Formats: sequence, structure tokens, C-alpha cells
Amino acid sequence: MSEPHETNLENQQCVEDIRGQRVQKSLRMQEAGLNIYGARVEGISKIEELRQAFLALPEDSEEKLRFKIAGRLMARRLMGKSLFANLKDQNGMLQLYVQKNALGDEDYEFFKDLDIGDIICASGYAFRTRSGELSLHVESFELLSKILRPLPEKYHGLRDMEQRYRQRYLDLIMNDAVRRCFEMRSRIIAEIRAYLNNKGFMEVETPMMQTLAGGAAAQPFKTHYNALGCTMYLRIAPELFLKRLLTGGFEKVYEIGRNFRNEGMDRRHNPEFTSLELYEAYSDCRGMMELLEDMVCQVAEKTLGTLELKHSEEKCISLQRPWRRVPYEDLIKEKMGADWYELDLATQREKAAALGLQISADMDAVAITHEVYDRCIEGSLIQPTFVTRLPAFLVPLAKRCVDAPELVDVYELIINGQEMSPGYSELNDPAEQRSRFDAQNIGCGEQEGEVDRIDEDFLCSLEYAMPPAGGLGLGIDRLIMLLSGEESIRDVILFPQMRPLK
RNA sequence: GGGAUGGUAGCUCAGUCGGUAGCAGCACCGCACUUUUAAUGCGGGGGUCCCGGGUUCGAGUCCCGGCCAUCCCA
Repeated sequence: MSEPHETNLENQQCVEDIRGQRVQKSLRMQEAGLNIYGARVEGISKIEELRQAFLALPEDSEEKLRFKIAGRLMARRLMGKSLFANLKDQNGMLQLYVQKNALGDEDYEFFKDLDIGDIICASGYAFRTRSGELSLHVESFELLSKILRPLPEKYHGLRDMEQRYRQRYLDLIMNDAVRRCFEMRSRIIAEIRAYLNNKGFMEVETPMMQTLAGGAAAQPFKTHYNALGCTMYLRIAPELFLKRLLTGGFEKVYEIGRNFRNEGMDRRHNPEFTSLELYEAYSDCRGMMELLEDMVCQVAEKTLGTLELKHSEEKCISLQRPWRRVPYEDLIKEKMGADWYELDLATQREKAAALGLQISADMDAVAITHEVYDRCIEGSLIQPTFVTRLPAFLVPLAKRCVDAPELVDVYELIINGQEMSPGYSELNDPAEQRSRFDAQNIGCGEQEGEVDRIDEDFLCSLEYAMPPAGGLGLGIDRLIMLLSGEESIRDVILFPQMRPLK
């Protein structure tokens, strides 16, 4: 008597929410002695392999190709005594066809009871349905992992940007394009490593936790090291350590890794980001330009198969070599007139303000000029452009130009209006390095405090003689954005930084 | 930091002039169905309308504050 009542109660409770229902179902299965979180599975083929093998078979072949495949159940179409289902593995989707009289009553009922999102493996033979779809005629299957929550909608997928970033696993399950983008990211980085290793570069790792964060101008993250009782910083750049390795006698080194900058986030900035930095002894800024051009082109060819990046109908970026090389000064003159550098400060201020720039009273000619570059020029450089001969105050770690001591022998590569890669003829004169650090500290103002202390050991290393060298940095996230056409850095970082939820 | 837009069922979205939230689609539960594919047909269940105040007889809707996100700007 009490049995139907209980069942009703249970049903009522279940229906309320899908998760509760699934938990109950899982418990029932476990009580029945089923392992709903299975173990290692032998003999699995990729769906792609099955497809290739089937296509290689002659049309009229009677041979039954048997496979075991594993993946996530993505859809189910119940047809009474048979059913169709879609099974998805990393690179493909395959339809399963399950017949009651092929599996037997009990197993067929069990299959019907699976939920969309369950991870299973299925064995059977490949065939084509009437409508021509390659399918697996299932002869046996096994539940490998039970899903407790409902997946997002099968047709529209997961659209909500916030949820896509916060629960990237759902994004990856539902949106194939997202998974492909991150597969491409991985391939791009692998190709960069292959390229550099092939050129005789050695991959190294330098500290991410540093007692002072040098090598760039940026606010660091601060942390505390209990054992030493001291403050540590997460690195903002690996530069000063990599150069110590040049002094140590490694001639070609690179590091691909994370840097951390305690600054805002937006479409182009994540607080932690990945960069490549490399150093080559006895080279210089020009050597770096050639290396970078060659490397980026080769990586693009190998991963995309083209040098033409079509971001939209209007915007195509061509990586075809050679890339434009243009001195900073020429760009300024292009924009502001050939006489810009002869104008007096007041006139410069006027002309800059006329472009809508905010020019404060304490800005000198160099600062105003740079404001023009930053706001009005950089963003307009869409095709790959090496901007060379930058003002020295911007770059304290590079050699001065021999013919113009107020400029440094560096490039800044701009693509799609974004800074992509800086490259230097590395400064190896310890005395000048010290005075350039000093000048930078004064320029930065006092609020930076201990963060701007000078790295004395780095200067010490220079006193043991660092070979003349070229060095470059490459923003990996931005390169991925460029090659994939993604507009937001959050779409090329698997787990972008999000404000924590209360 | 400033501006704009948004947050409603597990997901994708409606919601008019302030009047009980939508027979919404998918998903879920039940029934039928052995070649479907956004399967189909019939029936059913599911809501802290982001949070907190305020106005009002009455707020998903109007006002104020906050949280989170997206886009634009500095």
C-alpha cells in the first residue's frame, strides 16, 4: 500500500529540479551495484579514425568495421524500440544507433535511461543510415561518468559571456569553435618552440617570484614568503634574469611564460598574460626584426596555412614579408607635418590639443610628441609595422642609436593597432644602465616606492661583461588574437580573470 | 575612473500602459513510435524576475543604492 505513495512522493521531489532527480537516479544505480564513475577503458578509437577507416572501405564492401568509441552523449532521439544518439569526442561527433533487439531488453532500457551529457563508451560496427549518415550500430556500451546537472541548450548553446568565462568547461563542451581556438593556441605555441629550438635557442625558466619586480614599468602583485619573512613580487617581466644568462654564457635563450601586472583589465589586458622573451648574443635590433618576421610567418603558415588574415570584410592583415620599417620620427612628421620638430612648445601644444589630446602644463615636447604617437598613430597601424628609433626615455634597457643619443636602437612592432612585440639592441654598459635606471626612477615619481629599487645584482652582472645582444618580447595572447581573429583577450585565455562573486 | 546596455525556469529568450509571470522553444518527467538528426505527436512539472531600499492599494516593470557582466571612452 505504501509503495505507490512513496513513489509519488519521490517523483514529486524529483521533478522539482533536474539535479535532484539525477542524484536520486545515481543513488539508485549505485544501489543496484552499478559503477557510475568508471575506470580506464582499453581499445578506444577516435571518432575521426572510425570515419577515415569507413571512408577507405569500398562502397560495396560487406565487411563490418568494429570500433569502441568514448565521449559525451550530446543528443538522443527515442524512436520506441530503437533510438539515435550523438556521441562527441574531442575532435568529432558520431551518431549512435541503438536497437532493442541488438542490445537486449535490459541494456536497451538502461541506454534509454542515460542522460544527455553522460560520458559513455560504445562498441559496435559502422554503417550508413538511410539518410546517409555514418553511424555506429551499438552492440554494447558502458556508462563511464554520470552527469548530474543539465547541459545548456543543444541548439543555441551557451551564450552568456559571463558564464562562458566563469564555467569555461561548459563553454568548451557546447561551443566547438571555442575548443578549436584553444587547440590552435596550443599549436601556435608549440610551433614557436619548434622554430626556436630548431634555430639553436635554449628554453629556460627564470623566477616568477622576485624580491623586486624589474624589467618593465608596471605595478607588480605583492605576496609574502613566510619562510623568509619577506615581501615578494610576481614578476612583471623576465628580462633581467634572461640577460644574466647571456652574461653566464648561454648565447641563445628564450622563455615562454606568465607575467603579472597589477593593473586594470579590459578587452586587451588580463592581469596575467603569456609572453615570449628571447635573447641572442652578438645580434641586435635588426637581427631581432628579421628573426621575428621569419618566425611569425612560419608559425602562421604552419598553423593557418596562410599569411593573409581576414578579420572582416574591411579588415585584412597581410603578414607577407618584408614588414614596413619606419622611424618614430617619420610617423610623427607624417601625422603632424614635416616641421613638427622645429615648432616651439606652445605651437606643438596647440596642434596636439586640436587633435583632441589632453595636454597638461607640465608636458615637454618629447611627452607631447609621444602623446600624439600613443593616441593618434599607434592605433592606426593595421598592417605589420616596425616602429624604430624610439625616444630613449621610453626604453631604459636598450642601447642608444650611435647617430642620435636621444633615441634608442629598438623597434616596436605594431599589428592591428596593437603593440605586439618590442625588440632591442640590448644595453650592456653597466655605468650607463645605472644612470638610465636612475633617470627612470625620477621620471616615475615617488609613489612607486620600493618597487622601483634598482636591481643591483643585475648591474653587477653587467660588470662581468654581457655580450652585445639583441632581445625581443612577444605578447603571446595578442599573437593568438591576431591569428585567430578574436577581439577580446578573454577569448584566447582559458580562464580569464573575473571579479569574484560574493 | 566615466558613459551606454544588460541580468526573468538548467539553457536560449518574450513580458505592452504598473494589475495573478510565458499553453514560449530546448532540456526534464509520463505515454506512443525500429533509420532519426533542432526527430515527431499527446500529456505533465519547474520561478529568490541579480541583491537591498523607496514610491504605490498593487512593482519583473517606476525611483535610489549596490553587485556582476558586455561594449564604448579616458
